[in-house]
Amino acid sequence: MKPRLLIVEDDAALSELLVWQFQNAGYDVEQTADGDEALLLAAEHAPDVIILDWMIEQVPGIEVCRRLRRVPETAQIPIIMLTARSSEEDRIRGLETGADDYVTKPFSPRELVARVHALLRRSKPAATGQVLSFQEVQLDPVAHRVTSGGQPVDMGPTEFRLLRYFLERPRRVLSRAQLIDGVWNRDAEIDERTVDVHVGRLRKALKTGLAGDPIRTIRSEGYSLDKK
Amino acid sequence: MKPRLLIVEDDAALSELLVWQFQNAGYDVEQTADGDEALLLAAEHAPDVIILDWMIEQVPGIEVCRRLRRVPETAQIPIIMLTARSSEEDRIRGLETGADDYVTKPFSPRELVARVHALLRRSKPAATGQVLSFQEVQLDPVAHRVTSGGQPVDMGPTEFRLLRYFLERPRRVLSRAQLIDGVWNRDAEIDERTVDVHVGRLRKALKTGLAGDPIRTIRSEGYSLDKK
DNA sequence: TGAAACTGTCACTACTTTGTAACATTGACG
DNA sequence: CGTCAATGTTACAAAGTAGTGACAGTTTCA
Repeated sequence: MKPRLLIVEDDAALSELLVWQFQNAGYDVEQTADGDEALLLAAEHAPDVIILDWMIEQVPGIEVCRRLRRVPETAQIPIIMLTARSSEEDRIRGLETGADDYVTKPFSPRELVARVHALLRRSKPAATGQVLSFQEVQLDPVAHRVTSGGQPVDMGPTEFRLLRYFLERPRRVLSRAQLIDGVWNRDAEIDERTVDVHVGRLRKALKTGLAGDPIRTIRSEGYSLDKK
Repeated sequence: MKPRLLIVEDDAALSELLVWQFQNAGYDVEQTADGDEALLLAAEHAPDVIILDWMIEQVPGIEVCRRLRRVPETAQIPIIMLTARSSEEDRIRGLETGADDYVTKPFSPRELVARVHALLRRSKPAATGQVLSFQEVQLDPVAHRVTSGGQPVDMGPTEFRLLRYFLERPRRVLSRAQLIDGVWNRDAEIDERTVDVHVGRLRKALKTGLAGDPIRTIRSEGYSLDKK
């Protein structure tokens, strides 16, 4: 899923440039020139990063920053302040108010993209890899969560391990013996047919999220995570 | 507890200035001019932030950065790169290599302090006296106060530490062993089931404030601060 | 010093998960 | 089409896991 970005900037030319840059860099971008609207958009769309001009119409950017920090829903969202001012005082005030970074105009749009990326890497590790996925199915080992087509999915511990094992080896036929070896404890003495039951349970669990069944049965061989 | 800082800089005058500045700002500062020693110190003392000069003797800073990122113990430590170079290319390369911020010489020491502070606020909020929050739950480490949905909440010391530990690592599965390690004294010999009891007490305490229980039980794994 | 609060275990209960067997369905092949 | 092995599905007893109240020992604080 694309990371979401909110740009709050009232210089139309600059704003357009930034929107274009970030869309090219693979972001889902929203944009406004108005401080109050920014607060609404931030609360509603839950962006992953906010780029905020210090001087926008009506409300000063720093005030927007302060208000964002005060509301629990938006308090954690990283903010990059953008400004023509370059006095040390301003920079420090911006950073102490809750901005995560502070970039002085004129700046390189590519550097800004790199800074956003660096912030994102820290605040949203999931967005920088880690999550295993195959088609509509996603598994986050850190949060121990599975979604299928965006829908959260519930399953037992064994089905979770089984799915992770599949996701780590997509498009490969895995024999029942291999699955027992990888999913159960080393020395577990498990009947091969038991695998069938757990695959069935996993299928049933994943079905709650969407239509397609991502597990293919290969007759007399085993199973494989694969599209039909 | 003071936040720990590691400064890697081979310009003696600058280094001394920085050490002085940060000690005054309440940091526990370590310093080295050597890249290899930096790696050792980072692994050993687990600083909360590293300030790294791009050009130090022998090893280029960017290589140090890369190596820090490769080792699990140091991979998560925020890094600020310091440099005389100012070409856009260099800056972007620095940021993409894993630096969290990139400051060009000459810079204002006070701004650097502010930037370190901003980084710390994100990576180790409790160290800056920041109010930790997740959803409706807020914890003020300075005032030693917890509110849930605005309502003040009462709990024992262990539950407080437990909640703080959760709040510093939201949305992550924490095993009972991890929780014992982080919440109790290092060498405490605590039965794993005791964690359950304290989680239960924490839940009960938080319930007085609002409806939703922010702690998710992950069967056979542990617990996680997370929405259901 | 005494009451109140806190801590770590235990025992018990309620609930979930697990592996197997039994039965139903499917598909390849002659 | 009929057969049979392989797979899908369901039911169930046994085992495992987490929530909780009680409790004794300890600490805290007035």
